[in-house]
Amino acid sequence: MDAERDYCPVHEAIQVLQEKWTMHIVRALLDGPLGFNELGRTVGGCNPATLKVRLDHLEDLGLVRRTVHSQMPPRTSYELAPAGVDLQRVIDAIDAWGRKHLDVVAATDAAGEPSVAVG
Amino acid sequence: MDAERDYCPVHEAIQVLQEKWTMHIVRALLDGPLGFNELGRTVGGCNPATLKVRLDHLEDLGLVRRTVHSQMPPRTSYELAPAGVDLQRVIDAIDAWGRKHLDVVAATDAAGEPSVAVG
DNA sequence: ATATAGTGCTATGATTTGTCAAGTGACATA
DNA sequence: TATGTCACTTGACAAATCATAGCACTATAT
Repeated sequence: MDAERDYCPVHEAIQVLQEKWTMHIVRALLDGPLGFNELGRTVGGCNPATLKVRLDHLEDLGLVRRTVHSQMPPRTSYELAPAGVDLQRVIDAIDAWGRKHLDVVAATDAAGEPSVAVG
Repeated sequence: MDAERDYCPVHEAIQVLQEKWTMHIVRALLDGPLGFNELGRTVGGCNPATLKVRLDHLEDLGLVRRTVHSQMPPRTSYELAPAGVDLQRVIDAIDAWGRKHLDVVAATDAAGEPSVAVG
């Protein structure tokens, strides 16, 4: 209960973004709206229960918008709200960093050594 | 298992950064080297077991450097390696996003309309 | 008509991950 | 002498996430 004492938006932002799959979800949705299963497949490896929890949270935060097109057969689409779209900058920064420091292939491009050390 | 299939540095980067406390740790270390407990206090809320696991991982990845100054009494310092320092861009992006979308005080202050309610 | 595959989820129990409290041994401070 | 600090470690526990199966239903293929 020390959130009130010194509230820090950066800290909050990190709290949101560090939740497992959240950034993957955002990254997937940056390319356009997706259905639930479709999103699950794009993200890859996230089970539906967790995916739903994350999406609900992101919707609560106003980063994602959920639209039900038909109840039965079920058809829903998830898309980024403006606040979510603004995360493009963050993803871009991570993208740049990842390419520079984690892409061993590119780093060894001259030598052509296809190995990866990241677990 | 399918990491080999289509390796993506951005995906890897997200995997690293989404681990709980990792971004908080990086953010803390961006202000300069810290001792173990000191770092724990700065981060706030991270227990020593998890903190050590994270630091070991970050050290393995080459983002953090650990220096032992004396064994007994124990004195160690953790600081960012160049690859870790480069995360400043990412933290900055998150910072900007957080201030814009999560700072309810500022949002309410200016427009009188709280855009986001963070739990 | 029937079989198959797709939709958006939810329920289950197992596994992984993170947390809490306590303790280590030497020293510096009160 | 008593307490606190350093950097951790340990072991029991709780919480998060996992794979999997299933629901009610339709659309397409046979």
